[in-house]
Amino acid sequence: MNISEIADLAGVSKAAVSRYFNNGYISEEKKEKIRKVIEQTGYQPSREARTLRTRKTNLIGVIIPKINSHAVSRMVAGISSIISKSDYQMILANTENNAKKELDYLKIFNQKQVDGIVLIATMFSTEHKKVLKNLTVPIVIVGQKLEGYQCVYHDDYHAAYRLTEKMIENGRKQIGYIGVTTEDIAVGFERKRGYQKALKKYGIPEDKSRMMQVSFSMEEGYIKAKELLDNVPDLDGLFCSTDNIAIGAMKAIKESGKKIPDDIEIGGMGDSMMAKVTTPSLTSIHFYYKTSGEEAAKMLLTEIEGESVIAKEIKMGYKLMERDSMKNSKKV
Amino acid sequence: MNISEIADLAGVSKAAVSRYFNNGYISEEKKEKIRKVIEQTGYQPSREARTLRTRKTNLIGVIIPKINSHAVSRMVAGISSIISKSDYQMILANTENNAKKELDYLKIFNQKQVDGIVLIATMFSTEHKKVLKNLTVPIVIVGQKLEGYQCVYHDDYHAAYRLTEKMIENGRKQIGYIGVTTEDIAVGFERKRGYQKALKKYGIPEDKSRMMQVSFSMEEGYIKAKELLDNVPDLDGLFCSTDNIAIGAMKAIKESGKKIPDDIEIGGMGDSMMAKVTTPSLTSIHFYYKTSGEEAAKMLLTEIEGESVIAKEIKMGYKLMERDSMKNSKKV
DNA sequence: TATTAAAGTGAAATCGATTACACACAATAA
DNA sequence: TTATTGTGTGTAATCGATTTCACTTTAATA
Repeated sequence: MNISEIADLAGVSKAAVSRYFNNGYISEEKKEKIRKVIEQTGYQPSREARTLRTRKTNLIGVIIPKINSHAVSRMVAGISSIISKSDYQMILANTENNAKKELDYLKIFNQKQVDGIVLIATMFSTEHKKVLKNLTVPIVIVGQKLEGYQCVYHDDYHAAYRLTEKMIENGRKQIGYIGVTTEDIAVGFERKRGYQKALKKYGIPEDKSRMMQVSFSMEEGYIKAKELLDNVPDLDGLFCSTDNIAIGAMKAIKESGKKIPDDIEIGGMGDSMMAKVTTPSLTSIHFYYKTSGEEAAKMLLTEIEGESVIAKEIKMGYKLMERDSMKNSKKV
Repeated sequence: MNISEIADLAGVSKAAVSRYFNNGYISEEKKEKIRKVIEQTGYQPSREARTLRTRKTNLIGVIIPKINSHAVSRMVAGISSIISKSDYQMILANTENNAKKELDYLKIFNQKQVDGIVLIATMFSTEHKKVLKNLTVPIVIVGQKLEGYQCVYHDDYHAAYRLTEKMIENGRKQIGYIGVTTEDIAVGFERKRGYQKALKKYGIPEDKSRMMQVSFSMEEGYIKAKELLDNVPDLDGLFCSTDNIAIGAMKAIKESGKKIPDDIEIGGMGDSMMAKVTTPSLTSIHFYYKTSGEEAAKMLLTEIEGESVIAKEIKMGYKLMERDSMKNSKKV
């Protein structure tokens, strides 16, 4: 079924059928004829032919580091919910945490394969910045802040500050830190900065010997927490950059015989499903992942449609979810 | 940059450039000239123009009910890992558990928008079967078995049987059941059938009053388990169709003062992240979700490439993950 | 009444690739 | 020698839409 057949059946020209779909000049009479034929045949114009002519693909490329992660899958859910309401479709590119693949996808998408890109980012190398600079396709970055680009990110700094402050308010002074590489600006650098700032604000000296760096895994959280417990006998609080790390650490604390939260308080970030079901339940920071996905998609669509872009950057809020791994908490 | 410019720069015809990309007859000499020009310009042929001519979109449509679910995100990870190795790209369509949307996407994709479809299925209405029958695009169904279609599914029946049997082996006789609607053949019907079969095999009478139906939520698992505990005082085992339900139920059991696993054993299915971190940890059935995604994608690509399809159906295995919510367990 | 603007129309060019076709040339077989 | 085969090449048609252009008809304005 192509436009010529429809035109013949309706007794009009191809141009008329095209105008029918694109709000061009066309009489009510012909409109009705065409409508009928389309109804009967179920005709849908070919996306490829249209794209070839108009240079519009009606495709949005979404680049993600990993699909089976709490944060990412929620962001994708948000993006998808907005895109599905528009007449765009979503191409998903999973880099599997491989920076080279990420760059490749950026380049491929940039060859007019898509009308816009949403990048759920983790780290920015100089190579990244070079590729981003050469981009001709609109892009929105989610999860990280990058100067000069439209982005939607989370207030990692203040969230980490608040989580640490809460422990301090509860009377804790010997608060350990387990986080990830500071190359990851949002999760590594900013959250660490928040932790450090809170200590400083309350006059607690920073102590490198109680700060650990791990990957994102529960296992490493467990191992490093064990080390920390051995090295720092008077530890009474533990800040963890992610829930995964925190849950690994909780296991280590429990095994050491110390009580949570009486002997040691612990907090995580991300508010994963798991935080609610551990014993004790884990106090954590809730980020609005789904909403940030939605906002990013909206931003991108606005830019693509050529309307004036209002927000250049969106910093999302956070919420401290008080649970049983810290004292004085209203349970959630 | 289009094929004509490349042809001009290389001093050959468009046909030669096209042949360069499609392994047509072409001399080494011209091949080299073209290679150089492409290297310099970074030229990539337009997917749309190619599709228009060849009718091949190099796109795979993946229809999913929900993105932020343990099972689905793992399947998508598997699908994506295979597709990214081929020269296809993946269009993701999220139905948000809306059957109408699912049908719409099937119809849209069927209009030659994609070369093949992977459907992560939940339920099949008669409308579904009608639409599937009219499909002209190859499809592989994941997560559910459907006669006459290529599918990759899990051995829900035997897995549920084994989980129930394990409780019986541990001496349990009053085993309750909390599951989901039997319209969901895999999760609802088959898992229930496995539970029932195990009881029957060991001569335990089935008792409707200790069987509950819920949605997929933790909250409902909690509520219905509470009811069950009130109605059946001698309950000593509880089969739950999903980990989510089981974790809700565990909360109810703990609140009732009964001990897990001494007073009541409980088992879930799906082996979610949460199962490992509850106290006690939850015995559950591990399904190879990522692998089934991979197998499905492989099957589909094989069919698209027109090679003879060997497997029409793949039934995946399962693994009982013994943890602390059941006795006699080797810990995992 | 003459002039201009707006609405409506179809033929044909165009987007960027693939491929059928006609043809040229060299090597091999009969 | 004459066929036959395999390689290599460019021209032109084609895929299915959009859009420019030239043109007609009708309505509004001077």
